[in-house]
Amino acid sequence: MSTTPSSPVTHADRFARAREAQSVALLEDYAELIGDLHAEMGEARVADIAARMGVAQPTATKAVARLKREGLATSRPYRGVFLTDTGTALADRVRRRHRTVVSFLVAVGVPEDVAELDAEGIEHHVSDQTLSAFDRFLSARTPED
Amino acid sequence: MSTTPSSPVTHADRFARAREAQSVALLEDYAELIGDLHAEMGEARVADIAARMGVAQPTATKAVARLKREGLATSRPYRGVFLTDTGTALADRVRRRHRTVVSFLVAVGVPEDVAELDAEGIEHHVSDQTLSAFDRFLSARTPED
DNA sequence: TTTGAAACATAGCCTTGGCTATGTGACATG
DNA sequence: CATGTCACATAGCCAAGGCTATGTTTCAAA
Repeated sequence: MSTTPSSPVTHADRFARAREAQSVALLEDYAELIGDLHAEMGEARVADIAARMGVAQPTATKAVARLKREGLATSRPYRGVFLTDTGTALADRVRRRHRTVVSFLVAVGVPEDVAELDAEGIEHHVSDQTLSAFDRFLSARTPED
Repeated sequence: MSTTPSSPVTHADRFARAREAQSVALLEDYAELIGDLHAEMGEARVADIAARMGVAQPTATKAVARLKREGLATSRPYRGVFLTDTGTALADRVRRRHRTVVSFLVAVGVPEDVAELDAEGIEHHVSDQTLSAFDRFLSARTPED
């Protein structure tokens, strides 16, 4: 055990936080993907979402339903899926975070393909404070760019 | 195994891997905790497991059942829970990885309490290769220990 | 030795995120 | 303008990981 006596954060708190992070992880991934698809092809169809996520089409439909419920997306049947302003903001934030995490991992010596793989899971658990530390590390190592 | 030279790892592959990592994450956490409890108090009772994980007692019971199913633990009703050799090996590996991740985060400037929080989620997505990179980074920065 | 509280098991329910199978809407094309 | 195909929706199933409520065991103390 490494818990300091003054620490108000218990073991259980940490697990609760990790559970919480996990519950929004998928929303984040789907939101980011929809943003990507719009950027790449001008629209996000359920079939494309499913293909990119590597899931069956009804799974993607269900995810879109949840995005709509959470106010992150809208969609009309047989038209595409669209991010709301909130959804777009989320997608942008997630995309930036993803890039930072990958760059950071590469910067500390992780092979690029592995960095890309690991980042997919890691990014959802990186707090703002940790992300800032990553950014600081990167700009310290590469002042230009 | 991906053999295609042009596109070895697809977007979907990454999600699949993250999903897989997530599915074993809880097993890892419970195994590590049971190991900790044995080290600290000589036994691991379901009630203690539940308290530490911040879940209700039946949830812990169910998790123990899954650990048993996976060959990671054994238990006799109203006695304690015991890790098998496989379970012990897993717990040790997870504990080492957790410590490395926390130390690494601290080393790159993340406040210790935040590092502890984030590591709980991050560690399950850190591959062996990334862990090696973290270790290398740490020993390069702190030759003594 | 009885008994009551604490520890554990069991039953039953919920949500999430997968899946398959199948129904239905949209649209190009013959 | 009929129709086949593709995109999407819907229904229904599963496992995991949560929960509450309610039996059972165990064990110590009266």
